[in-house]
Amino acid sequence: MTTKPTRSATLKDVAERANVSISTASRVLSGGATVRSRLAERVVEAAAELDYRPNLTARSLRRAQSMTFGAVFFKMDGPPAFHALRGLEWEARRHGYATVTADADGDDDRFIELFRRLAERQVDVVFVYRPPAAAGELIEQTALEGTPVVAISQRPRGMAIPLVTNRPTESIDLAVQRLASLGHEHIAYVGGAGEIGDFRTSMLEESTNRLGIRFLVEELPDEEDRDFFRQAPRVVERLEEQRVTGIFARYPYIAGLVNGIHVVGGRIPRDFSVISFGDGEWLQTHRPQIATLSADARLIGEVAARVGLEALAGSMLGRTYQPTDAIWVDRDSVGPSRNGRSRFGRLLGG
Amino acid sequence: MTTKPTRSATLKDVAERANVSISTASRVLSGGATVRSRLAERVVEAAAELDYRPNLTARSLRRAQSMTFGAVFFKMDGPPAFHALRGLEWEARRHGYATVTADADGDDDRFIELFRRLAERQVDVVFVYRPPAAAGELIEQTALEGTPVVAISQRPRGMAIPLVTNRPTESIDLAVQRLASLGHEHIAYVGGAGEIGDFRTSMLEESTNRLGIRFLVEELPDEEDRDFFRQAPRVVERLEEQRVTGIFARYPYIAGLVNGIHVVGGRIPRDFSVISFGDGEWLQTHRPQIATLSADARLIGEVAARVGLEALAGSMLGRTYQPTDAIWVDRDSVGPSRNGRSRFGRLLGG
DNA sequence: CTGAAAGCGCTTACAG
DNA sequence: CTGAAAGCGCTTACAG
Repeated sequence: MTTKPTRSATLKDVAERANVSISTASRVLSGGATVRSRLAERVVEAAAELDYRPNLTARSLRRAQSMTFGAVFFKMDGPPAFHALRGLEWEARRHGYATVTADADGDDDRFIELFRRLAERQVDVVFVYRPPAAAGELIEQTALEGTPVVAISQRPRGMAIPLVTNRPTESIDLAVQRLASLGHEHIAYVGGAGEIGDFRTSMLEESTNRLGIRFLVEELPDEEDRDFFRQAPRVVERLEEQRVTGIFARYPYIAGLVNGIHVVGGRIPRDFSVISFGDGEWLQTHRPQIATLSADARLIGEVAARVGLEALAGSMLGRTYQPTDAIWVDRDSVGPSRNGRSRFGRLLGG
Repeated sequence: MTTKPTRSATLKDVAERANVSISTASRVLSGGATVRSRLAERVVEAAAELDYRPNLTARSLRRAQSMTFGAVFFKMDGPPAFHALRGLEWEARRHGYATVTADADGDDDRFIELFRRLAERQVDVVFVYRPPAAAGELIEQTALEGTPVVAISQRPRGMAIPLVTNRPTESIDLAVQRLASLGHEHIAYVGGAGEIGDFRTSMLEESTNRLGIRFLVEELPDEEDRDFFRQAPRVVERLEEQRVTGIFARYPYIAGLVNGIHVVGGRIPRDFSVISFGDGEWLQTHRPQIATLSADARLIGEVAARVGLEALAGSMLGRTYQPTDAIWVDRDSVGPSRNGRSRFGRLLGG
């Protein structure tokens, strides 16, 4: 009682069984059959009986569209990225699109290669999550040649493709104000080279300027960035030398940072107040719980899908979509500054 | 100075420019051209000049294979799953395969629907990560009809498809012995319904039996499972009532569990020793650091890809592949049992 | 409303 | 070694 390795039913089979032409079968099953005589019923029946599933490849070839999205991640490194992908996939599927994923794991060259391969696959839209500046030319060329490209979360300066991200402005302000009120005078943003031009850092800069707080960007050299969890203690020491007491970083860096602080014998928030861009369960599990600027990453993915669909219709250059506000979630990782006084009791700095 | 929205070059274009037939162009560019006269050079040149990229859709249709893998995740919920996917994608790409992903987010019905849609897309192999028992029939039917299906991490009893996972035996033994030596007499495995038939629990059962330790499985009802982070305190209380002092759970449950222990006022390892199936940075960031049975999830994904490729050649029923041993990583979350004495000083239980 | 036919871009026997 | 031709499974003008 074995099932024979059946060649699956084709449109032709259905047509024959229903005694109609292939065209008619096709129209009933996929085209908007104008009106449905009893022929239509027969076709539907036959299709059901044969367990007919349209060959999507053939359809793609004919229609010159694959009903597939491509998504290239610069780095799939935490809940924000995952949730954005989930949202994207979900919304895509709602519109009949499948999503092909690839992850460059933080490597510029690999990102470029993956992007190229995906674009070759006749995906209808390609989404790039935090694309590196190095991919700019390729991306723009692809967009010009007619395949829409949509950036998620971040877009290097000058790249003329739409961006979908959150609106962090107010939450950043609130966080900085909170730090200010607790006496912090030196705060830093820690992140990889790719993030530095980002509008998040500009906003931090603005906010801190306004309040007369020193703000510095700790740009991780590549080796440190790619092995951050282990390199973090070193980074923490550098921050301490610079009298930094408040640290911002994207979620993927928080585990390393917090562990780094532990490793060098520091305590949160006594020695450092820590704030994450992006939320996750572990931020609440850790004691003290870690404050965050949290946004609905999933929604961002969903909106990205919709923007991609629109872009498919008409070109839309470098618009920026911010469908959701980041919110400031104060938690115990934020506390009074030790104000330049080291935990060894001596005053640091020049 | 705009680029015209070019129709991209086709094989015919290349052939014309090289002054050869389409067949020849095709053979040079993709078939194994037997020998290469100067025609071949001309073709290659023409292809380069026109920036020719083969239309993979057309090729798929013709060759009746899509060079695409499908991967359906029951739940994409932590580093083990992500790393397995990375490994799968990576190895797939090495062999010229793209990977289409979908995530059921813990929902049986959604899993089934996603699986079905993916299978319709003419993917050459479909990978299922921790497939629910409910999908068993569909999966087996698909496999019978000729599309290989490979399970990763876990396979419900009786499902006759290959499984790729780690070999946890020895690490489980070591962990249980460690707990025994610390005086633990009641230990539990916490997990969703889908995990219970799993060989991990059977092995825990064996190990504990051998050492005369009480072992119980705390099977989470669906509502608790799907909202575990918030439900965890309740679960922890149940465990306490049952005098459990040692807890095993897969990585995705650890954040909730640990937070739950905190929330009910418990301490690790004083009140509970905690051990995670699967490692992740946060396990080391948390204080105390959390012990784990850790395996190379990425390798598992890579091997899964290879198994899929083999399955494409010949059928291979229900073989089990365990390319890597899980290792026991002892950390501070494991400590002496409080031996049935509650943290309130009274003796618990009947 | 329905059917015969052309064609999407490729590959691959089949002759030569 | 090379070319003309058929065909993968579908969709879609084009006639009727």
